[in-house]
Amino acid sequence: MTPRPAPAPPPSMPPHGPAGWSPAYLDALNPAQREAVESLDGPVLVLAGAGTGKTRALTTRLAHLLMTRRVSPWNILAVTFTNKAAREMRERVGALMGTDTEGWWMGTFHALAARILRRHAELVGLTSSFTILDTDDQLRLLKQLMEAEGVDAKKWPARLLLSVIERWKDRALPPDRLRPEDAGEAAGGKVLTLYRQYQDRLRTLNACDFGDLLMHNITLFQAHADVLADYHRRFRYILVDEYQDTNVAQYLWLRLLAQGHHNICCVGDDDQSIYGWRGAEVGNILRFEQDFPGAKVIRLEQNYRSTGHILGAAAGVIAHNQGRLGKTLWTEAEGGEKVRLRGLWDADSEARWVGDEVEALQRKGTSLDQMAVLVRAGFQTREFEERFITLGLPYRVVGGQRFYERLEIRDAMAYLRVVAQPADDLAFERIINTPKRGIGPATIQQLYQTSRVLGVPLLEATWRLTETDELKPKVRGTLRGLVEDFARWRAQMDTVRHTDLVQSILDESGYTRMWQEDKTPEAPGRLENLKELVNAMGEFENLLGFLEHVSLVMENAETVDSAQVSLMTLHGAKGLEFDVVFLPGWEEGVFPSQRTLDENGIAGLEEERRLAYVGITRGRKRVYISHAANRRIHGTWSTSLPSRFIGELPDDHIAVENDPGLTSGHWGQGMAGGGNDGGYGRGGSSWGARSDSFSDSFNRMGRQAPAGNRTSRLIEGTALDVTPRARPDAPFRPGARVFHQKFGYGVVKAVENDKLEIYFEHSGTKKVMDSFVVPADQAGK
DNA sequence: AAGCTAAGGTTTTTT
DNA sequence: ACCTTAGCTT
Repeated sequence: MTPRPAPAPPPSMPPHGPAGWSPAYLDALNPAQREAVESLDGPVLVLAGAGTGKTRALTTRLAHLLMTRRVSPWNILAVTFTNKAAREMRERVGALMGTDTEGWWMGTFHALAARILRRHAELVGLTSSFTILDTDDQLRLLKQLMEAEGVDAKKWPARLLLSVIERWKDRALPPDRLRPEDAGEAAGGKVLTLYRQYQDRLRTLNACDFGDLLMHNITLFQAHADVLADYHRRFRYILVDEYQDTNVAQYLWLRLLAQGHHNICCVGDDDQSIYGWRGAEVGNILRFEQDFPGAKVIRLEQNYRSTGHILGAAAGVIAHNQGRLGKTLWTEAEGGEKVRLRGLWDADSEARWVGDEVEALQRKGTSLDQMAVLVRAGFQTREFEERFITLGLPYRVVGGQRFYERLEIRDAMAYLRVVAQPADDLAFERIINTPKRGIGPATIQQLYQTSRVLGVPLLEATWRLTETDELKPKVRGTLRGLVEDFARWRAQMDTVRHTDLVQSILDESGYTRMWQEDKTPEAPGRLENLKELVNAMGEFENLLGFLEHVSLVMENAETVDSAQVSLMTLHGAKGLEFDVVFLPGWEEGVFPSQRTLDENGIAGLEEERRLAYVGITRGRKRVYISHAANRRIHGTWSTSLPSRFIGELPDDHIAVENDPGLTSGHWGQGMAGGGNDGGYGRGGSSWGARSDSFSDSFNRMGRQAPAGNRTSRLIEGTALDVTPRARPDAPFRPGARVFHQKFGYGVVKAVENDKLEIYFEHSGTKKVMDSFVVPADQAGK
């Protein structure tokens, strides 16, 4: 381990005033943070544990660079992973400096790589107006190629093959850097061929996927020393956030750029590397000192977030990982509440317990938005949602679908893409029959055929075909109309304001009408989103700039509601903090995830453990960990043992409180060699203290799934199933406030015989049978 | 071409 | 249990 360095002396030339005086922004830092801010020259790795003021150090360092070295903002490259992090850095640096940060080289890897690539697109066979594809486009393209190659999509799902290709891109390996034996067995040995064709196709489409943005940058820098030299001159200082999450391509990109001045400062925490499955390499941060000779390593270890017990619990778990750089977090806030650990009968009672604790804490004055439930996988939020609805607790599910991933946004974007770049076949194919125009697969095949024969893009092929009589008159007329529409819209690009243009495209294409006539409950929301899209566009100079923004940056509109409990995945919680954190579902198979264990063995297990570490360290004051003995997974009941991570929690920092009659048992059949052997499960239960396995103990309680279900109902006295009631005596009227067992409270919007259209507070507008709801004042009966 | 029913496959996802 | 997709029917 690198010894902890002594605090750096103050800079020999303070920015302002006499020697000895240091600016207020430096005085506010602890010694390690200050060193991270002031070690400006050469490679620096800042190992920033959870809650140690990482962002503060990073932004202050950036400000300090500008204050002391008089480098201009244009000489600094500041890289983050998320738009959120980039925005935060912008805001904080802007506030420190009191200037606008417009145009500075601050952003995500992908946004910065795209910005660079647009300036030199020709050098990698693209033009500067290249399109950035979304996952949907990628899959559609790959499926087409698979079909042409005769690859069975059932045996080799396109998703899987795409991820093989993406992992290659993550390592900056274009097809010509791979050899047949690298491809393995997938798709009958044809993956490499598919990859090559995929890349060829992207080039003719003048398109990039996310991985290409980095990979093209790298090939560009490697093949054009003059271009790279230009960026060397430009970027005299490089700052990188979340370095533990970089993949090989991102590492190579940084290394190429840092060759100029070697002033690269990476901030990260090896214990929080949780994106290995996406190609992130913990090795990057572990190897930093070898990769960047003469690197200085600075550890931020004073935690300002959590209590001693929370840190102790987290440290106990993460200590079981091998190959860490090692940090010892400490806090001045010793003590506090112990981490509460609870075993429950099933997932329903787990959700009830969490709900009860949330209500209790709320009564004691903790705001709901200071509470979060963090789960391993998205589907686990459901039980909690249902419970919170029943309790009437406001909650929000964080994460989920991004704005530009929504169906209607992708459709609208496809129209815009075709207008902006008529060679974008994927976009054109997407909307050629949306709204329905009577263009089916057969016609589309014919268009592609023509496109191949003539060697022109799909849109042009369509135009050519409508000039012949090879199409049925009806289809021919429809397509001619569409081609003319696109020609007109494109012509208007220079004359009509882009916001007006979008509006006419959506209206004239019939796309708006399609949703207006749609009767499903989602339709109004989709129209809202389209409005939002047009609105957002007003912020941009032109169509092109806007397209880039949507595919790279745009996020969901913030809902500025009253306080809500947050429900999210552990991955989604990284970088966030809450007073109270609930960590349910700590069961073998669920967390750690069986699939990760199967696929990635010990490395997978260690990543899961880091996820546990991330989860625990999100909590400021209280952390609750729980596991359920029975859970329905994919519809079938299954039984699980407590997670091995539970056995790794140090006794001193946890308080065990299992359900009456339920012991967590002692599953330790030589597993994990945890530090608290026998510690967990000695919760005083009369059974199962020592040699009993967890399953033994509840076997004796009578385990059959239906019985379990019954038992929990008997215990709680409530049925959660949604059951129809007798038809109400009086019909519901619009405006009536009602309660639905699954959707919660809502207001009747329209009545159609026995069907009601109801706006639910949490689930939006839905149509339900009146027998499923009761007047709100009768809820709970 | 479009709508319906049956079958299959299910993590995590900052870009 | 749920949602997506493929194949079949109209």
